[in-house]
Amino acid sequence: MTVWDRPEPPTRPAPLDRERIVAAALALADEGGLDAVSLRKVAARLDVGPMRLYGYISTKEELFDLMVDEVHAEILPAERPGDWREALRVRAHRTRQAALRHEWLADLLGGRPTLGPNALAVTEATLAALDGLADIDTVMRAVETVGAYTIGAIRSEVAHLRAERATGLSEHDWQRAHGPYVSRMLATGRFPALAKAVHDGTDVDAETSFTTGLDWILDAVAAKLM
Amino acid sequence: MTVWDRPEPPTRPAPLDRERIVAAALALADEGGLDAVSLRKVAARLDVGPMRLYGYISTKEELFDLMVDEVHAEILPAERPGDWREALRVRAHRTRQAALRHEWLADLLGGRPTLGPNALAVTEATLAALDGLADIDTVMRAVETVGAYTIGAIRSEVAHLRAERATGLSEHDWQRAHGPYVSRMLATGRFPALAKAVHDGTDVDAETSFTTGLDWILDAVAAKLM
DNA sequence: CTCATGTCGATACACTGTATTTCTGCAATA
DNA sequence: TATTGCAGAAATACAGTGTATCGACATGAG
Repeated sequence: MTVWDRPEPPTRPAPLDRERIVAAALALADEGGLDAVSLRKVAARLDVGPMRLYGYISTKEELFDLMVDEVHAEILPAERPGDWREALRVRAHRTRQAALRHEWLADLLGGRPTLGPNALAVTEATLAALDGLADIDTVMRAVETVGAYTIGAIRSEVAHLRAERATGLSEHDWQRAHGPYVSRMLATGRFPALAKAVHDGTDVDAETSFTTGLDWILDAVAAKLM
Repeated sequence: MTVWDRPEPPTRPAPLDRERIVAAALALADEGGLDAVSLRKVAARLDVGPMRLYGYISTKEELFDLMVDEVHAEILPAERPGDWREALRVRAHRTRQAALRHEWLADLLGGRPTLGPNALAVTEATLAALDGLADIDTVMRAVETVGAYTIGAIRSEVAHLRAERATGLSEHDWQRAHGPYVSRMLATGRFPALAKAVHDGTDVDAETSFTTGLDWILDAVAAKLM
């Protein structure tokens, strides 16, 4: 009888807590999108009955809130940014990167107020970088405006990305990618400006698109802040 | 025996079509939000078995797409706008108004590419108003940037609005409205800039907030277009 | 009149979030 | 030590979901 014969102790399951639950849900969402996250599947992944979760979470929405806040830990920048513009830009870019790592984030962003500790920390860091540059109301407006753009742009980008993935992989020509329907629509002649735009426009990659729009907005903010 | 005694003919149910289905779904959503829309309830409202719907719609997502496009009919401005700035502003404001009439729109906006005829018409009108002001790529960037801001701002506004409605009606003080949790968080001293902002900031109403941010962005766009 | 076709309804399935009830193992008391 | 009480976990239950499948039926053709 060697050690190898001795059966493992029954590996008492690690005690359950919010962190483990959120981690499991996050993994599920990363693998299969938001609607791969069901309380039953989360529980199964933790070798636990579904009802156990309700000791730590009171509703599925709450779980989503926790997931969103968890990701905000990745968004919080590592080091203090140089100036206000850098701070706003970094926040936007890190949010976008997080959403590309966790596409489901795009579905949740802006859907409910994000008041978790990590989200608050991100806001705090941003506000701190703008502190004193103008009256508080202006500063708030700046932060919120950039935030709104960020959310909207990310949502659109992810939506576009998914559509591309669904319709033949990465035919990156807009018209053909969205199938014959759009082509037919444009061919009707009812949308001349749109048709011209689709035909003559160069398709720039998503990142520069995001960055360009962001820079415009930062320019606008700069004009108001000083 | 008068006409009043004569029983109504059995009012053969109006023939089913996409329009009627979408209208029913829209009504349901207006009354009870997006998750009051189930295929069974939509069907019930039309006095029809649930499976009938699949003759006109192939999935629930498709129904949502149709709903979104339907609302875009309300967004399409009645008359041709004066100049490009007016065009962009009007599109943003009409979108916001539509989202306030149909709050569920906030949940769907930007979630998937909107390619329905009405949505295309809105885009067409916008592009037409900007035609020739700059090269097409710049024009596109302008439209998309404003669009991204609009989506993000609307989402945040509706999220805020719902939260306010959930936590004691319309205590319009941010801190108290979000319950003791946020107060406690701010009291920890870990978020001094945020605390100051909450404390010293005047709370402006949502509409001017939206308008201000929009104007900033339009200024930025103006600088790039000319 | 019979038969085929195609539409409509009912039924069925796998799954969801969550409430409620049942069980189980440990603590403290008698 | 034996018994009881109780907390925490598990199982079951319920009302609903989106959608596939199958059986009936009505209508048109031969």
